[in-house]
Amino acid sequence: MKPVTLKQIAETLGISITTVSKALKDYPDVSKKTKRLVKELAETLNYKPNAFAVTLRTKESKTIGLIIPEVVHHFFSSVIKGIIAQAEKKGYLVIILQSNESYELEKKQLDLLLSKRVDGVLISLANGTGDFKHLNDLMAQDVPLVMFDKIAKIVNCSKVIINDRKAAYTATKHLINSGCKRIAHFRGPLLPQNSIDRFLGYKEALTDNAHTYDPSLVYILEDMSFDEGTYFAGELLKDHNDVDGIFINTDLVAIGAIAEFNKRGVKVPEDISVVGFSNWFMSSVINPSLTTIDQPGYKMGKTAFKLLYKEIKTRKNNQTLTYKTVELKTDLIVRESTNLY
Amino acid sequence: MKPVTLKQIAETLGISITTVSKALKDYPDVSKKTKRLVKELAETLNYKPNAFAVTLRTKESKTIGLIIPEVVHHFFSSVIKGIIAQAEKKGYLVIILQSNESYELEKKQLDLLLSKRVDGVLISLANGTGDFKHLNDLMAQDVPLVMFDKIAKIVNCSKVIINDRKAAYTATKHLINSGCKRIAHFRGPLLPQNSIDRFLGYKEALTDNAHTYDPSLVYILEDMSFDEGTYFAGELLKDHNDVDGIFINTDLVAIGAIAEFNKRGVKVPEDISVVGFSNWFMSSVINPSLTTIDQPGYKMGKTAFKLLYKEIKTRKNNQTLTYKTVELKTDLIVRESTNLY
DNA sequence: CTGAAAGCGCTTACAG
DNA sequence: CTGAAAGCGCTTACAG
Repeated sequence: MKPVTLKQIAETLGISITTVSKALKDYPDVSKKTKRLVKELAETLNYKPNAFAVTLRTKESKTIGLIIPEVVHHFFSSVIKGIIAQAEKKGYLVIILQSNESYELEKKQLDLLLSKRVDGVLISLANGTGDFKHLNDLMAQDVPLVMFDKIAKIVNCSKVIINDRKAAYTATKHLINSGCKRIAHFRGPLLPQNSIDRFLGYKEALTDNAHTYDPSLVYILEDMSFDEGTYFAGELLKDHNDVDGIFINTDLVAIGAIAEFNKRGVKVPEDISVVGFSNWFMSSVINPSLTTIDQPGYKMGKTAFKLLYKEIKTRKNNQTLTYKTVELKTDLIVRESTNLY
Repeated sequence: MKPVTLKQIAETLGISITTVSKALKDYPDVSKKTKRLVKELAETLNYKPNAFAVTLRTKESKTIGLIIPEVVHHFFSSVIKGIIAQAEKKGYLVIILQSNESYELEKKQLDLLLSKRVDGVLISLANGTGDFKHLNDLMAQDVPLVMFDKIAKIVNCSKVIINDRKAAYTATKHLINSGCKRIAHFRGPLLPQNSIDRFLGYKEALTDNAHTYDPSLVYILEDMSFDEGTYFAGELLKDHNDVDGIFINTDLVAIGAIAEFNKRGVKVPEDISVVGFSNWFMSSVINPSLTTIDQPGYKMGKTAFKLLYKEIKTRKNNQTLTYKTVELKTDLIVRESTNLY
């Protein structure tokens, strides 16, 4: 059974396609009777306008694209949920692509979205992304773009972020306040802005508080996995057995590190205090539970869509556009993996 | 800057739109020289075919819809990842909708996808779904449909499932083999097939192995959350302090229950053994780690898309279609929350 | 090897 | 109040 078209309704009723179209959209210049007839038949036949034909005419696809590094990830899946929820409210559909932290894939996917003529794009950058031509190209094509979480400062568009530097500062300061004397840091890869900022916050907290910054206490991780957490926890114990505190770039890694400490009989927080980042649900149920920075994923998703929506509307009305950067609040969640004196 | 069209390329080159279109698609009846010219210009102008115009002509949107109860969920996000990965391989894009376990939303979203003329739909049913007219309507419109995980037996379409009953049987049997004498069950809501099947597997394992089935040991949960896990663990201790084993419908709830047992000084597995279901990553890192049934989410996603893809192709070629049900293997993962004698 | 023409299913400015 | 016509950007059967 083929989908019903306006033409079929028009022929059945013996009126023109134009009138059917107008009746369905409640144009004021169609008689009540005709409207009723048309609507009834449309209902019976279960008529759904062909979105592609509509888009071709109106240039609005009512669809946005979302590119995200990884779907199976507490923080990102929360963001997705926020985006979908908000988009649906406004009648928008969301196409999701996963870049797997690869710059090449990210570029290809942006092209795909472009050819799908999405009304806008939401993106959180891959770790591998160090060049931003693909993003600037998109904007040159007049496609609204909003970046969130993993952003590029240099790209001129709207953004939703947290203050990674400040949050990392707070996390590290908390370790200092807990009495830690030698504080290590597991940082993320070199490219992403957020791993840079978290590192800077860590460093700043140390020097602001009469701690010496020791580069050998900073470990650079690649894929931020549980396994990297266990591995580098081992390395840390081998290299620096005087370390009594550690700030870790993301919860999953911190959970790996704690598992390794537990296994080796290194007590958390007595021997070493641990602070993570992101507040994955998991972090509240492990043993000891993890002190961390809460990062509002769901809210970030909602906010990102709202910004995008506003841009879409602004462009449609030919109003002048100003890019906005929204900074969301983070919270330090103190749990068992650190203890204040 | 507006997107480039075939017309612009044709005019610039002084040739017809037809020839441009054919050149771009490597039709054999276009001269090499023309092809080169066209392709070069298309490249320079960053030409992307307008997917909506293409779809309107070819009736293929190269997009599928996915309706899933909850995105922030280890198992479902793994499924999503599998679907997206496989779809991308075949040049398909995925629109994701979240039903939030609501029948009403699910119905509305199916309509949305229908009007978007997706080439097919992948769905895992909401807990609230007890009526299947919306699914049958979809199929009557000749839109390929594949259900996965949370399916309706009565709907005649392709499916990807696990054998919930058998897996639950295995889980319960494992408790029996571990020496448990009184085994409780936290089950899911009444409607979903998988919570029914897991319950039946539990029951069958008991009666097959000289255990009496006691309905008062079965607790019916609503939203399968961590909090429900802690709550019902408390209820269980209050109602039946002789219970020494429990099979829980899903890991998240089991983790809640274990947290509550830990808090009250009830030892797992010494006082009570716990088996979960799904093998969330979290289950391997909590204390004690959770014995559970591994459910292959990523693979389920891939398989579901493959089935859908095959159906799309089959219909396109007007071949006869046979629905298939693929059953994926599950594994019992034995960890610390149970111990064999 | 090239191109004119029809048509996919809509929307909307315009005429009557 | 109704409808003929143009056009969105493609694809493809057909003619030359």
